[in-house]
Amino acid sequence: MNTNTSQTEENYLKAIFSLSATQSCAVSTNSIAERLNTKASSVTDMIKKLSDKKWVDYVKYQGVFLTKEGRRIAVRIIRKHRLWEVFLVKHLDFTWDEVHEVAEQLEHVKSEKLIRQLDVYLEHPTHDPHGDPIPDQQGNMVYHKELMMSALSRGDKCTVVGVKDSSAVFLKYLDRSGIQLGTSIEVLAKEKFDQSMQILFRGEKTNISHQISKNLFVKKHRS
Amino acid sequence: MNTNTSQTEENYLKAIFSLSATQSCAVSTNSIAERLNTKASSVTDMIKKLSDKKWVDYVKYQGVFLTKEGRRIAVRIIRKHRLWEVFLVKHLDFTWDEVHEVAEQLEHVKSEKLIRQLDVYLEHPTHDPHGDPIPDQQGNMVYHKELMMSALSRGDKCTVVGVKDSSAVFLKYLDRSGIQLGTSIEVLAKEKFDQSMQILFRGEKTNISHQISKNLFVKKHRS
DNA sequence: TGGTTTTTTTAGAGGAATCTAAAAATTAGT
DNA sequence: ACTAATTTTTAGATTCCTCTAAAAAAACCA
Repeated sequence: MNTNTSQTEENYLKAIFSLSATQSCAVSTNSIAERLNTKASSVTDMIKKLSDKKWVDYVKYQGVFLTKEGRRIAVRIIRKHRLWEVFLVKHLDFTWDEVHEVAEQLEHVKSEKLIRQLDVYLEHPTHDPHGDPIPDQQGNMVYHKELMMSALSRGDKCTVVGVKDSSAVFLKYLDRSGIQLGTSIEVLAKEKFDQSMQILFRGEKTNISHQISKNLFVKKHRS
Repeated sequence: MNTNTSQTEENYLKAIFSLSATQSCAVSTNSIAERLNTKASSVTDMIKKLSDKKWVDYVKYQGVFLTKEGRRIAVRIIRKHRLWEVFLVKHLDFTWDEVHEVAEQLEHVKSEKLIRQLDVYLEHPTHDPHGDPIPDQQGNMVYHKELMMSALSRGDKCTVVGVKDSSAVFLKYLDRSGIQLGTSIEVLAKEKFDQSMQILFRGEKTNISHQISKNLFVKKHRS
């Protein structure tokens, strides 16, 4: 399997992968362009190239799907990205809002041994600092982002297991509120009008807006 | 100081830096081309670009010098390269003949915090796995590669502090012989004919050719 | 259904880095 | 010092990725 990929190709495959994960249908040219901050015409060109290399299935005007091989490459990049994120937080004192930009660069470093050993060194982490699953060497990953905090009702207790929005603004907001992965939260009340929640965690009562609760993945405690 | 450097520019500056260290005169187009496995015409093009950016002083047909700023950039890249090498050997179980290729990629990752924290994490190492000095944040470095093993005489004792040739073939040869950085060696005899040496280390006697001894930097024990 | 809007593709061009082949400048040899 | 060899530069082309503007296809809608 001779997979000699340029950084640009890798970024396109990664974008197509994550877009197809949320859409489950063909990925449109425009959505890729938007994701990668580029123009639709550039995307069309690159798609043709990826199609020639058999990494995507492409029908003109119909959007693209990843092929098995294309998905394999994308997942490998995501694995690298997330392992590096773990490294940065665990050992280099990065915060979860700082890691993305650097991991975007590190993910393109090519060395089988590097990533294998990094995985060993980090003791085979299963999730990155945002709660996203890290694919193993076979590409398998365990999603534990299933339940949105906004779906909980009064009296429910949960643990934060991930964030949907991992933008720096949101993550910094969470830092200021004291909410991290692993934080246990109880829903004290839910406001019908704006769906904001009164919550209790680490002994403190706070209010969070719907905007916040619908971006937090939680695991509900069995009651 | 807006230093937005492409990977290619960084590689050219690094090459010019190390060539000028050994030559102490203007660096020729051909020598750069040879170092970077590229053609002289490509070098001329790039030199013009570097000259426009004030990173080298260039006079047609006369070769180039690094400017102060050019040297600053080059040293920063070398710092990154060598810190990564230390990381790979110390934590990811790489051998000294494997690190170069990967560090060549890692050195181009752009993040001030990354390199600052890596340095802290590795506890401010002063030399890389080949005994080359790691520049500090100000660009200062301590060479302890001064004496060639080949310059020693019968009866001299020394410690290996560096390698001149850091090609994989040579490093693997040293591994097989059991010679590492820090190894203490005594010169038992020196053959006039081919300048090979009979040496003693860790209780074992061996012979090494001139080719070997002239690629080992040592620190002589005061007698 | 037919026209309008949106999406996608094509056409053509540009920047970065590279190459080959040929011309110009420098260096070396006698 | 003059020719020959070497080094360096120029000229022109190529690959990769990008862009703008315009054309084509698809989707929307009254």
